[in-house]
Parts: sequence; C-alpha cells; structure tokens
Amino acid sequence: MSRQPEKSSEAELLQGTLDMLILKVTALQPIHGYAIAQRIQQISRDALQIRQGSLYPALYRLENRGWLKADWRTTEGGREAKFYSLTPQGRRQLAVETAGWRRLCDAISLVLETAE
Amino acid sequence: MSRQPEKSSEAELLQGTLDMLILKVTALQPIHGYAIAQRIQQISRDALQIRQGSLYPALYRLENRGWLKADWRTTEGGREAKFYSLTPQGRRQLAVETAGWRRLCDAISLVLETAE
DNA sequence: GCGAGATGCCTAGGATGTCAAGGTATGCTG
DNA sequence: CAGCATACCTTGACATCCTAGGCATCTCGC
Repeated sequence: MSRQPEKSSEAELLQGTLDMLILKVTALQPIHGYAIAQRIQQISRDALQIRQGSLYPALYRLENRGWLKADWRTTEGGREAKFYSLTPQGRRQLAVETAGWRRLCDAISLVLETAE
Repeated sequence: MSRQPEKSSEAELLQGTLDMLILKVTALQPIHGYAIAQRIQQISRDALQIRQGSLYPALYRLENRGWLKADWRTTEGGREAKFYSLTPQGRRQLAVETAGWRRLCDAISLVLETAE
C-alpha cells in the first residue's frame, strides 16, 4: 500500500460518515490509526479511501469526545503505535450514528426511486 | 407548513447529497425552490428537511454549473416563482451522482456489516 | 551500505457545504 | 388588520475534508 500519491482521485467521502466508519472498525478490535485506514479500504474493497489528513483529526476528535480511548502499544511489526479502542459511550454513539445513517439511506432511496 | 422554528432539530443532511436530491426532484418536473424543499420532505416522509439557508445557495450553485436552468413563472397560487428545470448536463450529472451514491452506500454497508 | 518505499505519527491552510438567523414582499383568512 | 403561509434571498459562523507538507523508523533490494 503506497503512500499518498493518489492514483485515481476517486473515492470521495461523505461528510459525517468518517466518524461512524472509524467507530465501527475500532469496535471490531483495538487498532491503530494507520491500520484503520487500511482496514476500511480493505473491507470496502477499495471503494473507501481515508486520507491521513482526514484520519488523524478525526481520531483526535473522537478521542476528545470520549468515544475512543488510546494507548501506545507495539505492533506485530515491532513498532510503537497508538491503539484506539471503543469506549462504552463510543459504542452508544456508534449505534446512534448507524441508526441515523440507515434512516438517511432509506429516505434518500425514497426520493431517488420516485418515478411519477 | 410553518416557517423555520424547527421543532425537532433532527434531520441533518449529509453533505453532498443535497445537490443530488434537488436534481432528482427537478427531474420529475419543473418546480420552484420553495416547493422543492416541500417535495423532498414529503417524499421522504419527513425524514429529510431542507433548510432555506441550504436550499437557495444550492440552487444558485446548480444553476451556475449548468445543471439547472431557471425561468420565472406563476404558481397555481398566482404568485411569481422561479421554476427550475433540469438541463441535459444536469441529467447526466444526476446519473453520475446517483451511481456514486450507490457505490458509497454499498461500501459503507460492507463496513457496517462486518462482523468478524 | 544506501536509497526507496512502507509503516507510523502529525499539522497548517484552504475549500466547501450546511446551518442559524436574519431580511423582503405578497396573498389569504379570520 | 393580524397572522400565517408562500416565495425569494443573504450573511456569518462552523464543521469537516483535502492538499500538501513534515518527521522518524524499519525492511528490502541492489
């Protein structure tokens, strides 16, 4: 996985969804920032790409709000990395955001599928 | 339909979806701004609420980019109103945005449904 | 042994889009 | 005539994202 030269420039993110995605990935297991972006990209089959310039401010934001907490550990590769895990409030928040997302998805589908 | 006092404050919009929604609604038939917001709200069963402060800048934006064109007509109520209709480019754009939206929806679903 | 690339963190600055809150004017209805 | 719905618009604040940098370590190929 190469650095940021961005081949395709596709893959814009929808504002507001990033937090939810991060919460979801950290809910699977404690994981460090750099790997979060990789994981999301991998799970979404490259449809979603998180830029570092979006990722780290988001992590800071989420930790600050108490959704995530961080501690330094060493990766399998033997490096220091900041591992994030979901707090109970974070878990609640994830549920809230997921519900909101689905509502929104449904609502937009309604509009998009209006034939008349 | 009362003015903007905003009872519930729910119904946040996802940044980037507004343009698509407007394009879709104007694709159904020429329609004026004020009615666009009503229509979207109605179709989505009140799940989506477009604020005027979002609506008019968006309309300006879309017209400026050539997706929409506007002309003044009179409503059934006998008022002057600016009717917007979709241009051919607008129709193409709608298709583009719809496709992008679905890709994104699917991608996010993939992440949200990861159980592991 | 050395350079390139991957891993890992971070920040500053600008662009964009949405929202809250205001404003104007007209028509209908009680 | 007061109040509300209709219909338009603008301003300023704010959040979020992206571009584009920077830093340090480790590994691999040459």
